[in-house]
Amino acid sequence: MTEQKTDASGRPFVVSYLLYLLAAVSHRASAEFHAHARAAGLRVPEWRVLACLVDEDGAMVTRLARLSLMEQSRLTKIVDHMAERGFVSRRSDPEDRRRVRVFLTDTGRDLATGLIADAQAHETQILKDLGGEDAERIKPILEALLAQLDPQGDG
Amino acid sequence: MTEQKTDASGRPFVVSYLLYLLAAVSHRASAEFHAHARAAGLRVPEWRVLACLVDEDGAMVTRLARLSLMEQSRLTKIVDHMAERGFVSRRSDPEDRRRVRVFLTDTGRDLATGLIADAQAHETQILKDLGGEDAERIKPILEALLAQLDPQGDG
DNA sequence: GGAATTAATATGAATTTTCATATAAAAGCG
DNA sequence: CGCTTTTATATGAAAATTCATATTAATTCC
Repeated sequence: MTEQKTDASGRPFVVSYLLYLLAAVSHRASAEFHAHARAAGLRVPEWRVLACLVDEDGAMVTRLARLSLMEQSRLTKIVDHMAERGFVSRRSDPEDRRRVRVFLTDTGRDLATGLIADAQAHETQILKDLGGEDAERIKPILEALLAQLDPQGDG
Repeated sequence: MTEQKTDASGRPFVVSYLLYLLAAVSHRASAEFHAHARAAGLRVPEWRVLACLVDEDGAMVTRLARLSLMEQSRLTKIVDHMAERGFVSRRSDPEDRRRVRVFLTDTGRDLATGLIADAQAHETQILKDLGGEDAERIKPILEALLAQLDPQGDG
């Protein structure tokens, strides 16, 4: 019998708190895939950056950080490591020489392509298990919520 | 005009990938509240632990780590800090002396109570902005998904 | 009932992340 | 134009996190 009370109202809080549910679902669902990414030789943050680059190859550092949901200085260091490993390359933007654009190498793109196929299969399985209406609605709902939370739009 | 292509299919991947949407929504929505938690003198992971303790005061370390979505050794260190600050206290479980149970102090509970009220108001606003049917369905869908991802159940 | 096994927590070194800021380039403006 | 402000990225020290393992207690099973 696990205890479960709260705020003197006697109802649990966290397990039905929207932000907790989002974090928990994200955490657990991603964990399933992260084992796979690691097995492919990528650290989790690197997988994230790689996946973002597939959508926006040549993105500048600031943009890539935003899309990857991480801080700029962290992204810079992750890109350092990915460049050392040969998955990406950096090129200064001739239009604006403050900017550094990050590109997938052929190796990086190949790696990404394989993992994305696996990711899509994994997603399909999750949605199948979820079933029916919920499976149809979850992504549109999340997209609507993201648009609302992220006015400039990340996508 | 932001580029947006992928896997030779020409469609974007990441911005419509379920696990990305979950991470992105979680990240952005939580960021809004985290500023608030910090202003109240808590680090983000501490707020998470505090919120979990409100549901399960006296949880053992392993359980609290799982509920808080973090690794045990990390939780131990966060609890160290929270104990130093007087928000929680540890007590060894007499039933099983390997176990350490973590309890809110009065100070910790008061802090939690205030923040939870704010969190609930924040959630209400998010759902209101989301509107209508989506707002009604998102939590049940996330709960179903969590139950599916987390067989033993975290709640 | 002791030896081996399993479980719960803590600890320390190595790694990663954050925070503040340096550096450098572009934009604004008087 | 020069000067100030803003934007983009990198960097380094400090802080947080991870990973492997030590420690201690309970459980299992001869």
